[in-house]
Amino acid sequence: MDFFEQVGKKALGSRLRRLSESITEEAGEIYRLYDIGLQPKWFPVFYVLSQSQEKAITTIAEEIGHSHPSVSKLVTEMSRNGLVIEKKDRSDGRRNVISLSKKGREVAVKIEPLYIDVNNAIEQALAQTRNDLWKAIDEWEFLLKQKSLLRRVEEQNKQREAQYVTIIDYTPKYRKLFKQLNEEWITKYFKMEEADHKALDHPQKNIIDKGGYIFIALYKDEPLGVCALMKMNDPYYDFELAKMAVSPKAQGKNIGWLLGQAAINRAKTLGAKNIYLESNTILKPAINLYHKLGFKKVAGHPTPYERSNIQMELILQL
Amino acid sequence: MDFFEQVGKKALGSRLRRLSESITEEAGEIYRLYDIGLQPKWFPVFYVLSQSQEKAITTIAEEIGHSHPSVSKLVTEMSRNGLVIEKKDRSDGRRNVISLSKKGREVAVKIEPLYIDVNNAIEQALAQTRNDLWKAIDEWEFLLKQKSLLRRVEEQNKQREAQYVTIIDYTPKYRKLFKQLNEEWITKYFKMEEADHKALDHPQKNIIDKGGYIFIALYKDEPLGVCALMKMNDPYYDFELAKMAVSPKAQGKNIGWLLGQAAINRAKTLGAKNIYLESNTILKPAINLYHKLGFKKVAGHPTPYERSNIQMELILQL
DNA sequence: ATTATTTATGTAACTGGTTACGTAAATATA
DNA sequence: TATATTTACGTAACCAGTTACATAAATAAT
Repeated sequence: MDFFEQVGKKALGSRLRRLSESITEEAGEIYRLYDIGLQPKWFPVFYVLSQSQEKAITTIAEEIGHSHPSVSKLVTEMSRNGLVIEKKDRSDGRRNVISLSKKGREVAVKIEPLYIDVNNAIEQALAQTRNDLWKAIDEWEFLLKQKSLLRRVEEQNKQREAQYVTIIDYTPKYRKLFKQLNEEWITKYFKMEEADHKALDHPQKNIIDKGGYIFIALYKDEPLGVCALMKMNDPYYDFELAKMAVSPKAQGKNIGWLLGQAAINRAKTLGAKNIYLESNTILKPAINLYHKLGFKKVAGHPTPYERSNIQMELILQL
Repeated sequence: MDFFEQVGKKALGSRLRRLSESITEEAGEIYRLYDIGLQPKWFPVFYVLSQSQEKAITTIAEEIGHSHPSVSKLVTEMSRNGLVIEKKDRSDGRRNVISLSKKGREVAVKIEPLYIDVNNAIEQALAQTRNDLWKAIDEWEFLLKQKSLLRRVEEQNKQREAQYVTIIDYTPKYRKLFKQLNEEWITKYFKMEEADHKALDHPQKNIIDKGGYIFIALYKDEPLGVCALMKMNDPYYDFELAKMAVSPKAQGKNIGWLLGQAAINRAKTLGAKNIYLESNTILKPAINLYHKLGFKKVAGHPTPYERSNIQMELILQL
């Protein structure tokens, strides 16, 4: 059986390459058929030069989408074959300005029928297909410009991983985990502070009993992430989102986002108006996550934490 | 403006390559994202091995469509990285039998989610397009298997060139040309015979006046091909197709075919039943042409020509 | 049984591109 | 005006494949 049929669409890249190779290989024979003294690899450079008076190396490279050393080499070869002329730019001594030689211009005339025939051959073949390859490429280039394949795959990944994640409410058996996961990242970047000990050593008393909540993220039944929604004694903020921690081995599985969502949903359910949080700008992924959750930066709130250098809020009801 | 838009469809090959390159480049990042110790270039080899117990180098090469040295190199690298095990075949000392190592099999398990995500990402992107790239490739590979791009281009070429060719009837001003073009090929492969001189020196008397015809092919108004339809004194054959000659500089422009067609049409118009011809098997393109015109080999006719070692006929009416 | 051919594989050299790096000219900045 | 930065381009080294060639084992032919 054909390899690509077996592998499936994940081999799209290789399959495209195989097709493009078989086509470019034939291109070589076609050039030979028309007896044009032109190597297929020269074609892009040759073509842009035939459409213009003269062009510098980098300009050509940009237009045809090659690197400049590639064009540099091609031009040297073409120059040796008498197809192009190199000359230094008078007003800019760095630029090597290339133009077609007399012979090159003759080739440009001689190649015209080839252009016509190849174009027609491809058009006719395209007309016989139900899915237009040319337009399909158009569409793909557009899609990939909008959102890279990498990001598309990442999204698939997140979506799939999310199936394995369940967010549950705190029970005392997670007390040690709650402390451990938080201590891990706090001591990595900062040091444990008084308020940390208070919340992490006695979550029941200092968070739950005061009207707050703690969420545990289970990844395939293993608890790997935690976060707290702490009741605030503030006329404006109902809750503070805090003590968010995800095990390093579960990073990139979107667990932070799911924990955040769970906390926000709980706050909404309880009719909360605003959520507050504090963080530090060196924790870039965290700040990023808060942004994605909808938090906006605010300034000028007193904080018991030394490490806090940024405050954010999420407005639930106007 | 985008190079490919300007160049048009004749750059289909390069355009495919550009797309495949951008996709395979992203593939590398995707592998990194999933933290699988696998280089993208190893993938095809890895994949076929993961689908089977063990395979020899050439078998793998055939399946994935690479050359065997390529597979040989890839396997060496993968072996150094502990992904595969090489072992000599007991019953055939030449074969190097490859199988996944323990680590390789672990990777095969670890890579599963990547397969799923990439497949889904591509499927979803495909679903957003009007022209299905995957199916379009299918169709193109089918089309190219049926008839290569080269042949398609050749056909376009012939079709276009045919516009420039006109077939006209002999007038005395072509007498020299008629002889010259024929003498050229006859003396190149054989020697001039008595019957040649008769027909070529006095075509009016020996061909036309006897009820035969001579056709001249003009390529862009320049006479570059000739052929004769000679009346035969035979109860079965009405005419003999003979003295077909095309200038070497006009070869490959389908002129022979157009001359032959003109002669056959004339014979048909005149209600002829059968056309006869003689040739030599070393003139392969000629024999080929006669076949394409519909002539079939026949045996056992007397001939005045020494060089004739094959006789053919075209039956016009049963 | 010997010899010729075919097959499986590895090595070397080539191909058409790339990235990395260095240099000189042009331009921006202090 | 001196210095730093940017730009244009060439050279070198690399990359993932290829073709060309050599060798040894297996198979076919004599």
